[in-house]
Amino acid sequence: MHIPNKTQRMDYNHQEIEKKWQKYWSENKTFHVEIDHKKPKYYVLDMFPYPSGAGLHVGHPLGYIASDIYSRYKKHLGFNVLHPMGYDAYGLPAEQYAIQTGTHPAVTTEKNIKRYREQMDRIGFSYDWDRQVQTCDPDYYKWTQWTFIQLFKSWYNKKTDKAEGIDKLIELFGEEGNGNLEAACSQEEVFSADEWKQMNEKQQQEVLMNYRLAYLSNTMVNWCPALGTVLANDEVKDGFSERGGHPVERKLMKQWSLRISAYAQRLLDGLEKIDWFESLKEVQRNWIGRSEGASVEFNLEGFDDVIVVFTTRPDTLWGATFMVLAPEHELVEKITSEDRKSKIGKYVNWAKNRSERDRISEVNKITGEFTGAYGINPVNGKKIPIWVADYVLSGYGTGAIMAVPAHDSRDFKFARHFNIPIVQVVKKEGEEESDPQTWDDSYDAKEGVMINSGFITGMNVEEGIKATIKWLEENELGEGRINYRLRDAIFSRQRYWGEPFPIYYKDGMPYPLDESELPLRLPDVDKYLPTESGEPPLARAKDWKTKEGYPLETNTMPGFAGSSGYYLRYMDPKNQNEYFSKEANEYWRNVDLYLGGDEHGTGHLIYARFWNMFLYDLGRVCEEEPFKKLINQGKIQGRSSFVYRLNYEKYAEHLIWEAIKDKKLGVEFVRDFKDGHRQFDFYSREAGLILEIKSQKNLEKLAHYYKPYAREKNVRFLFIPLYDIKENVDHVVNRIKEAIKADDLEINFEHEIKKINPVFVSKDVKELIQFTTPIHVDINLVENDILNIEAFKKWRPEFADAEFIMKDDKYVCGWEVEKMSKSKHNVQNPDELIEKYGADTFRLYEMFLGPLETHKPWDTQGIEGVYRFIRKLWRLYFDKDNNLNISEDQPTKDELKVLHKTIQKVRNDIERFSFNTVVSAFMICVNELTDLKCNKRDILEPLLVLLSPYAPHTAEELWSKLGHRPSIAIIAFPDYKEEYIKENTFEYPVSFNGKLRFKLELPLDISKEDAEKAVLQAEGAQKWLAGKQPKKIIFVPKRIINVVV
RNA sequence: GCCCGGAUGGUGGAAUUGGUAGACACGUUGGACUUAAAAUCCAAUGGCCAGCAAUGGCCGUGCGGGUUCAAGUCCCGCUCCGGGUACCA
Repeated sequence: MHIPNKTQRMDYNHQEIEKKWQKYWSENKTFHVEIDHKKPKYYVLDMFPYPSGAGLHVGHPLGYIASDIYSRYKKHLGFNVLHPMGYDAYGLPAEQYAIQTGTHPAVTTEKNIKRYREQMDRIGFSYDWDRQVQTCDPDYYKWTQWTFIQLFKSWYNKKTDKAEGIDKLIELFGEEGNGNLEAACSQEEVFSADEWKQMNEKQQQEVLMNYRLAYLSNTMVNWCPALGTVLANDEVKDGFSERGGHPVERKLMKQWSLRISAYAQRLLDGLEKIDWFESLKEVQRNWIGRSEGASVEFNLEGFDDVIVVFTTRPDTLWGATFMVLAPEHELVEKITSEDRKSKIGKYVNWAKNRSERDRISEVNKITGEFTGAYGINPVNGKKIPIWVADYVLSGYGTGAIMAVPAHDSRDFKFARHFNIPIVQVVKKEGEEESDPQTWDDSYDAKEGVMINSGFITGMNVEEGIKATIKWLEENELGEGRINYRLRDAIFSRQRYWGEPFPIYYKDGMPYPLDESELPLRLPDVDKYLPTESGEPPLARAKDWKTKEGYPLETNTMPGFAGSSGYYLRYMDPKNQNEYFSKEANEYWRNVDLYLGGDEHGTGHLIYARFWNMFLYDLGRVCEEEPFKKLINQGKIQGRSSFVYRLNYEKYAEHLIWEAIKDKKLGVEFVRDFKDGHRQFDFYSREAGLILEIKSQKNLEKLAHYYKPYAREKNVRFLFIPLYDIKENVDHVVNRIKEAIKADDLEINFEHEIKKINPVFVSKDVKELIQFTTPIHVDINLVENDILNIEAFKKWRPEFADAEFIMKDDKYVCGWEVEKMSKSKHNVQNPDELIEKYGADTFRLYEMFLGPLETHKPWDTQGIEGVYRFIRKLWRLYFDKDNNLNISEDQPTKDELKVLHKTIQKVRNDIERFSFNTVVSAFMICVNELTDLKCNKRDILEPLLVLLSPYAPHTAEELWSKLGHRPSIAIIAFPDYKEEYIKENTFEYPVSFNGKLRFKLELPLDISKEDAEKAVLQAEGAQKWLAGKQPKKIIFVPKRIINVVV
């Protein structure tokens, strides 16, 4: 019978405490926040989670815990902290599930959100849940649609370097046409005011479309037939969809795009103003991909057309020996000579239909065709051939290049492959010109001296570039130009579960809905699939048209639409009249600290900055950059456990071989004997005997098969069932002995079929591990790398009769760090841990694991240490009968020193987001206070405030036990006092020639001379001086003393 | 290929500006308490060598060089691992 006794009673009851305080915070709205002009604001934001069906695993809350600690800390410092949470609720998984089951994605999403919320609530976050937003809520997406309309009604004026209303552009067109305009656009034709006025409405709309920041155009897209949708570049991985892994092909389609390229330079410049990791800024810089160079016009022989190329190296023009057009280039067909038409046609067709995947896997394959046409090199009038090749991309620059094989590795390879001349135009300083025919690779010289280059010969590269651009501009053959890699963002998805576009079509042209009609609600459909004619799911909706009967847009917006401006809506989430009020925006301004994963570096973090800059141009937001400081939290990886399943056939062969090798049975055997395509386990020529080890099932088949072979070759077979070896190896060896002696042995097979139970070998049984296959085992069945055998047998029916080979009665599992995933059985779910150890322990442990930003493996074992710490802390406040035991006495010097040392460390480390070392500091503090047997109120009270951001439930509970009301969350963070920490002496490490030899305690204010004297007189010094005079003594106050002998 | 990040005990990690390498914790081993277990507490714990012992010595932060009185930290050259990106003219 189980008799509970006193010592078994729970002293620290986390389950009760945590429930109590979570309820308290929620009922008292402790973390509800409103604009308060008396307090400074601080905005802490976590990246919007997509609520997946699997719920949270221990990796997800890492960033949330860190941001929660920081938020609570800032609140203790007196800031008015905005710390909201919401959901990026549109997403493919819910839609995919809808397609499969017919469940409306809203239902699935709602369910998942509920689960997320429950899990988050149990961790004790200080979110202001009154501000929660979710992207699929019409009250929210109304403003996503609203922003889209503003984008549609805007164009980018390069002269003012900002977005302006399209009305102003229409006015300008009426006054002076587009000749004087500097705009970010896709308009090529120049027209006058009169020409503009003569256009009909449709024509005018078509022109305007080339200027709008949200525009419709034919775009080469990543079309995924299996999903029936277009994917963004970052949703495609190696030619397959990132979600689902379906093949993706290139296709020309009419799509909405956002003219984000207009903001390329501002997005680049803005990086200088924000406090992000340099590496992340670098990722964005690369993505924006600014390159400076020149556009150069090449005339064509026999045509009036001009081919414009972009080059970063105009100085190498004299080395341009051919040109290359992208297969999609508009002039390809026109300039191809008659005799080459079929070849070029074939090539272009092949290249266009090549999937992204083929291109990637065949990067090094050089392909191309000569068009038969020639361009004229503008600097020297030389005729150079024009080729078509798919290494030139239609989407970058002008889709045409001048090729300088001597100084560009791709051009070099191409020229070599097709035997095109190579001319050197740059040489290294101090080196001589050499014959490019002898080169192995191009000389991609960013520095050097120009040669063979007309009037720039002798200049260095930098001067050459400048001089060439100047010459091109003077002769109207080109101009200096800056190019960006950043492409406009495709904004259409052929999907159901997304924001509908607030757009209708009249005469085939798109028009925005009136703002009063927003939100345009997502309609119901009978199926979540494209229509038979290939239209998006919204085409299935009944009456999908305006009041006037105009058809509405059937595409929906992509995932990043809703997440690009959510941080703004949090400022004023319930506002029915506008996105957010001016007052709210001017108070909260932008996000002070943004926490999230680094996978958003080129997606969300660029789109959101663009979105914000646009609203800034409109005058709606007061800060140009949305996220002042950003930290990427590292991923928590899984720690997989393995059991080792014995490959019995391998092992049995090994056992038999050990018994028969080296003539142990009197005759020579060979292993893995081959005869033609046949292979046998063991063969003895002497005995004319073949041994085969097999499972019963296979033996039956083989017996039949080998009979003719045995007769033909005059050999005998002995078939050995695995089961027999497992039962008794000696018996089997005896049978082999008999078989060797016997002269006439029929193919021997007569066994009832017996099942062999799976056998698992403990990792420390080293001699057997080589015969095993590792299998992932559920980490919940393993504790401290020791397998729970009973639980393992129940885990899967096929393991019910498993047998184990162990040492010391323990089954030791192996482990490896891998991605956390269901299939690897290494997913750790926070709920179980919180149940067992409590949210405070969980929070502390997630932080204790290591630096926030590094990737680190999850190891449940270590959580015990943090749990012990919390209970040890608890015991500072209570006696062994769990009665509060607090002394009102004055603290001692030592106690004050421990406290203030901790305050200093905790404050310091949190400011540099070093949460793991803060937890260590708490442990050291509690260890030291325990050693001092300290129970003084003046020490233990401030300690709780320090701890409260990290372990808020425990801190609240103890705070209230100490007699305080209400919440500890608003108590001022303690300051440390230098006087308590200050020491009078320091124990100097004394080294000789850099090697630590002994320690010496000296007063802090000692002079250099006195210190030197003290060292030389010190007890240990003589030994190391060995009678010699020291050459030099280095004395670094409060650090070290080093004697050089 | 290019760009970025990293490598410290059996494990996670600490060492903030070059100044006592391995804090704190896990694990392991031994001990105390207990009928027993759990919990708790105490001690040891980078490697090698010498010694009965206290103790002492040598080596040691991926590898090879360098700068310095002093290097995990700075410089040069590599190796390996992780991530991003991909014909960007």
